[in-house]
Amino acid sequence: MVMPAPGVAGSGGSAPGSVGDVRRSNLALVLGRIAEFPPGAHPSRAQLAAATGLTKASVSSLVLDLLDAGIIREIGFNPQGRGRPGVGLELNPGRAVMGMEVNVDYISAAVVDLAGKVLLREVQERDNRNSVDGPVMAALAVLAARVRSAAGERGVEVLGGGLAVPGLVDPAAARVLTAPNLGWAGVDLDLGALLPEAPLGVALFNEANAAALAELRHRPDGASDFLFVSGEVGVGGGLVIGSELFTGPGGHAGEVGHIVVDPDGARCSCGGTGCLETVAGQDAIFEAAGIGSVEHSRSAAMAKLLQALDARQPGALAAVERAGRCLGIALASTARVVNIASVVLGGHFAVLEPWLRSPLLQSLQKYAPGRYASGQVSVSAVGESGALLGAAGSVIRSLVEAPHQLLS
Amino acid sequence: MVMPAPGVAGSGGSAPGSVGDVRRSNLALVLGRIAEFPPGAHPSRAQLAAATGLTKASVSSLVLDLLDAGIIREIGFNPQGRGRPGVGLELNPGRAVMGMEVNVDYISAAVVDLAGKVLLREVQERDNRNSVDGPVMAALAVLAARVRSAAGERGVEVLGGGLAVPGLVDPAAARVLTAPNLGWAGVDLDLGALLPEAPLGVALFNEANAAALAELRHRPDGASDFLFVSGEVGVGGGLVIGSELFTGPGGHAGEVGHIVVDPDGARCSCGGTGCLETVAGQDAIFEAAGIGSVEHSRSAAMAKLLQALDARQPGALAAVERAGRCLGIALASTARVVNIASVVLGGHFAVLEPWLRSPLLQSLQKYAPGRYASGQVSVSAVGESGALLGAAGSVIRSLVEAPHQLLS
DNA sequence: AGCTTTAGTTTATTGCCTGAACTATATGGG
DNA sequence: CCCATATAGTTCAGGCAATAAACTAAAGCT
Repeated sequence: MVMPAPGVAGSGGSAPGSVGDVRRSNLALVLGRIAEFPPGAHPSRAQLAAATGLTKASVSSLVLDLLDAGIIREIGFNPQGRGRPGVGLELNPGRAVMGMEVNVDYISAAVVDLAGKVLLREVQERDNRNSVDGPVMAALAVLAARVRSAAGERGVEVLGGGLAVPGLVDPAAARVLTAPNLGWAGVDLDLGALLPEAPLGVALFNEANAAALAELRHRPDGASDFLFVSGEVGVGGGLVIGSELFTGPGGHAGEVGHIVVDPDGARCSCGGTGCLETVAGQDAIFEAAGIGSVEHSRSAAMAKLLQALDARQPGALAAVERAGRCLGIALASTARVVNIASVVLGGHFAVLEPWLRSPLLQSLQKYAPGRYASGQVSVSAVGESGALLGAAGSVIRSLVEAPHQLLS
Repeated sequence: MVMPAPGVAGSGGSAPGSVGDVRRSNLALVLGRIAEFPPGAHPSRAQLAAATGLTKASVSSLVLDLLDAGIIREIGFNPQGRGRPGVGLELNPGRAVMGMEVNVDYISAAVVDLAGKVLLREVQERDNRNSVDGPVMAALAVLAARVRSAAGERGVEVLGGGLAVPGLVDPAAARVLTAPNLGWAGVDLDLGALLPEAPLGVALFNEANAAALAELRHRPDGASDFLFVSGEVGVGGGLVIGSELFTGPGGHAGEVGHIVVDPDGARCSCGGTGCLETVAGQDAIFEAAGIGSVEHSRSAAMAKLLQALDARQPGALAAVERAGRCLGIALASTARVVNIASVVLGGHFAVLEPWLRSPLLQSLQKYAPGRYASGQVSVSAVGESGALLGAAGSVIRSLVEAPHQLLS
């Protein structure tokens, strides 16, 4: 049979393969196995050899490199009953990364150790609507420095970080293309200034994408393919396929908010017509439900909507029902285009899920029967801090997949 | 910065990397460079060393393996002006693969050499509507054997093949899940019987996907990201992203025919409602245009439709205009979900392009402004034989990416 | 204490790439 | 015609990484 080459091979790319690449690959393989052990259980070198298919000798040598780099450490013993007990290995809890977020009404930073444990978190309220990037980033740098030094006092070194921003980004260029709710467009960020001298630097993420990645780590069902729908002012999405974020050729796939759900519908801020966002975005729901969003803060408007729903107010119920129905249409089309069968609701969709669920499932049944089972529509497991955790988690994952970055 | 590991590394997967993998990777690298040279220009070992970054010594050794396996051969000289002339290398034209196709009203087979040249082709008319797989496959095996021995008489050895089928397939299991127009569902194919003892075996492809791959090889603009829309009885699609077929987690991505374009529309054969296929499939267009498709053959109906369009008959014009508009809606949503910006029209969409183009572009402008430029909507460069050529081309590509399969 | 069992290290071997030296084969000038 | 120059391709020693097998280490069991 014709099959793609397994394991290490599989370039077709441009770089020549040398012997050193094998070591890089195997370092990642071993570290990956250590990382995927449940916290509390620490694999020994022998277990890693069995799990990876490498020989004990190779594993010993690879583990030595990882220990030298401080990425992992030895911890206690691992008695097996008979025989010499193995030495447990774990991700070094003295090394961490920082997740950061700029959102409409706050900036935040959190230190997450390599095992994924949140050590410190600080949220600072700040009105970033129609802001200028410079001062916001300066404030975030101050916040990051404070949290970083607090970590340092506890003996934790921050290796790198990730910043999540609500807008379209070009991660390679550290550029925010457009973030309508911040009022940013085409701004180049000085990410290095957030964590000076951190060996891994700072990576940039779209907020919905980062939240989708957080969901990937924290999903109770361990799903590796799903669409995360982020309901904020706009409707965003993060597409996770094969445990990887799928961003498409242009880098902005999963923008489920602008799928056409009503060809005769309203004009959208994106210039299109009948986009999901015009029906299921926060402002659209508030308006349809007869709740002003301008005079209240958005969270107050949401509280008011929930009250109205509890009181079974027809306008509110109809608005949410319509949002659910249209979300179903968009998800039906998504199922066809990327052949995905599971959805995670975040943002206001998570909050409104009790009212959304039924029209959503009916709509899926009508437009894409058999594509989604009812258990395949679930609610975010991480909640509001998803973007923060996802940005940090993604940096950790990059490290686990390419540990040679930290070898001397 | 946090980046995935380049070149050979990049597993995270399960297989350990050994030294031998480096060779496999570099064999593919060298062979890939030879393959991408334009026909007529034959690279020397020295040029390959420069192009790949490998040393001359390594390239010599790798080339020797490829020569021994018969995948490439030396051809003539390559005078550079001064100095010793290099020896040209090319893909061995004495080795080939076979593309095969089962379609509604024919079966076909073609022998394509490793450079992509079609050496032989045979199409055999056969009504496969509501057929049983056994006799069809038997007839195809006879056809394949005949074409294979004709190639053998010309000194060409067939290494493997690919079969394209109009339906959902599971390539790994050699299983056709459902092919409505053939009347097949859940049939296991004996692909090995088509090309007994061929070292690479026979791979199975969905027709639209195979056609999309053919498009990839023959696109004049060299685009590496596009959606191929295949208009047959149904509306299929093949999504090419980064020069790879993107099949999604379930293996059936790009099914653009079942995107919802009219929430209040007609019931679709897939069980959904308002799918693109209910508006833009061949039968749907014929019906809307007032042309019976039952009494005529499908090709006769298409001729009648073209006549009606030429005569500016309002019903026909309106039917095609509506199909174009709805295709635009589907493509707008696709642009959002997978962030693709270029479309290739195949099947009846290619035939009807003069009438479709304008409503399609208007629709794209209305629903996804800025996503597709007018030049980004083009017509298939390969025409009817796309699936056949694509299946063969894909097998060739698998070989070029994993040549070690043929080493002793 | 001695046997058994399992963990981890040491050592010889093999495979592959690299760099440098070397051979082979062309052009062009005296 | 012969030799300098330039380019192609091969040979050979060196280094790195994985492997297999032998060896050392550290426990439990009898």
